[in-house]
Amino acid sequence: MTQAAQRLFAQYGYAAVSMRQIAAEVGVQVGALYNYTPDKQSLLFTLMQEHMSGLLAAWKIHQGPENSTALQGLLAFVDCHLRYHLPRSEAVFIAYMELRNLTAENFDHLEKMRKSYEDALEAIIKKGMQTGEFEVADSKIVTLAIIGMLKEVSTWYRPDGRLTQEALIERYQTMACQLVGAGAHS
Amino acid sequence: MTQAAQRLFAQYGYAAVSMRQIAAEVGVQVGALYNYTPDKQSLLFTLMQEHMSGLLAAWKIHQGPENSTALQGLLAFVDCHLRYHLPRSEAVFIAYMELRNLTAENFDHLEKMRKSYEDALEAIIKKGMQTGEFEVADSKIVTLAIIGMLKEVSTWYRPDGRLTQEALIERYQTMACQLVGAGAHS
DNA sequence: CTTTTATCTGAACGTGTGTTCATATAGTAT
DNA sequence: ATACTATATGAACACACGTTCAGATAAAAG
Repeated sequence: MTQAAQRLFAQYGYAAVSMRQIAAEVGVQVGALYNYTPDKQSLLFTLMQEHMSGLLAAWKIHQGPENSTALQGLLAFVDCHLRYHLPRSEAVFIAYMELRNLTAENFDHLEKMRKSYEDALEAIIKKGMQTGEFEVADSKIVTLAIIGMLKEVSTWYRPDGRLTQEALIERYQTMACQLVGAGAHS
Repeated sequence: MTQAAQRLFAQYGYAAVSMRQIAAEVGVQVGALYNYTPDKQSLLFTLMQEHMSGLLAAWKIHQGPENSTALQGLLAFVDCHLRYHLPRSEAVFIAYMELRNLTAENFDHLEKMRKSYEDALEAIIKKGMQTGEFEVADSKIVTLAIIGMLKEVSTWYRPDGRLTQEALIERYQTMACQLVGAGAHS
């Protein structure tokens, strides 16, 4: 059911998808859904919450040791972000589009997770500024610019596109380095 | 009415807003709305179409003479984009979020406009590659990265924030230059 | 085979949807 | 004052919504 909901929410939007549509996608009558979810809102929140948890977990694994350089951290962040997002276009779409359809508490919960992800990148930038690896005027702005640049990828990337995932990651790593004023990384 | 619809669509999303809500915002009964729009869909399309027309028109004015340098073009593009988008947060929000709620024809129409805006930036990048002003591996990717970086601004910018609009534009111009491998512009 | 447990159906609840339209009201021109 | 035009109302239309629940059905346990 979760998968059916994800597919439909991603395609038509939470508000435009009915419980009956989800039931039809699963191949069941609408009443049966309520054996698995208390309501429609929980369906959305679970999807978004699990997506964000997975992202934070992926970063925890990829971020490497405490004592690595800021440049290594930045490269790892770009790599981790793209590897996690690219194969999850539906969840990504929902994560960006459906925030306003969450109840207030659910929204707050996810907003905190999003913030902590953003903070992870900003911490890397600040570290690079201190060590002199990076030359950055405003850590906040550069953080947001990199996040924006990375988010955009999910709106056009297709697995069968011109570039392989590896080539794409390498190009975005290069651009991230340029934004922080670090030399090319290879 | 258009303003009321814009406000509500931006806040709650097209699918979640009813014609009765719009009527209430205007201070009128729902039937009266149909003296001004044939249906709800047209209301959305008009908003999005006018926003995009305005953006393309703004660029036509700001883009300057044909014989200016690629660097000047890039700086003008960033400047124009931010000046147009920052004071229009509601329309921007709708433009990014409600594409899937358009009918097929309406979607195609707007998609073409969006593409032509993207092409305007890519043309600048390519020109800079030819003249040697820019050092770019992949014009397409850099174009999308800059667009993504600029789009992100609209998700967090507040007029009463830490940075003035002018300071913000200057920072984004700098970052755009870094992404194309051009020296700082000032 | 019988009982218990889990799952699904089909119908219903009250409410809300976009849209239409006959009727009423207000403004303008003759 | 009269005719005409434009706009607003309020009720109605047929349909879709999220959710509930008594009863049917299937699966597992005794």
